[in-house]
Amino acid sequence: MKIPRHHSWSLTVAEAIALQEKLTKEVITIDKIPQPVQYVAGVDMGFESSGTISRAAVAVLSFPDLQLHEYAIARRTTSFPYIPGLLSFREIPALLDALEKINTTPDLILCDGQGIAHPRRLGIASHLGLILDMPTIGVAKSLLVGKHEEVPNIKGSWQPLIHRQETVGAALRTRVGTKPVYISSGHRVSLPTAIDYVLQCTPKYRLPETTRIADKLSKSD
DNA sequence: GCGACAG
DNA sequence: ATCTTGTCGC
Repeated sequence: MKIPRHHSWSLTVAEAIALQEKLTKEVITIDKIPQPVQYVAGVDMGFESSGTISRAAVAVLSFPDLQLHEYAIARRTTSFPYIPGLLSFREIPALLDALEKINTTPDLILCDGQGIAHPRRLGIASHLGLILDMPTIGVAKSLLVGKHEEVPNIKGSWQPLIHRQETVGAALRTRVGTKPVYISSGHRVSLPTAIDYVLQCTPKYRLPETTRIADKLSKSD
């Protein structure tokens, strides 16, 4: 697929934060998803050689049967450090390399990390969604910002994730007996819809099949 | 100033 | 994220 929008990735920390503050105004948190959804993609990252090499993986699954339809892997030199709040500047460049190789344009993308549940409401899922002008959802394994009440130990139950008096996402129980995952709108997807799709993509394990497959791909040669 | 802190 | 053996549980 083609990437419709670009911007520099060689930025200072101050420039990156300024760019986030500019881009966050463009994020859409209402549903603008092509229907019907036939393909859902998962993206994930891996690192080699002490982190100097980034490995991006994209897995496109059919929906709702969740069968691997197509995948791509890309490797490139890591050019930005891991800084909480600036994850997208470290991971998106390689992800775009992998996405460019994909022939099947997905209808929805599930990202590893936060969407708007972010200090400036521009986590990696939102940032990627804006660059691709595509619906994205943030699925994080741990918290970056916000607080929530205890989530009942029942699959599908959730609690709103609150940050500065605002609901920025949800702590969702995708499997009994495991820690909840943190869901938030990336771009062009509302929170209720995001929760719905994440559950539909998570038939058995704690994480969605999309990210589980992308994760394996980002680790195997 | 002191903690917290996606992957 | 990555470095790593065994171990608890279904």
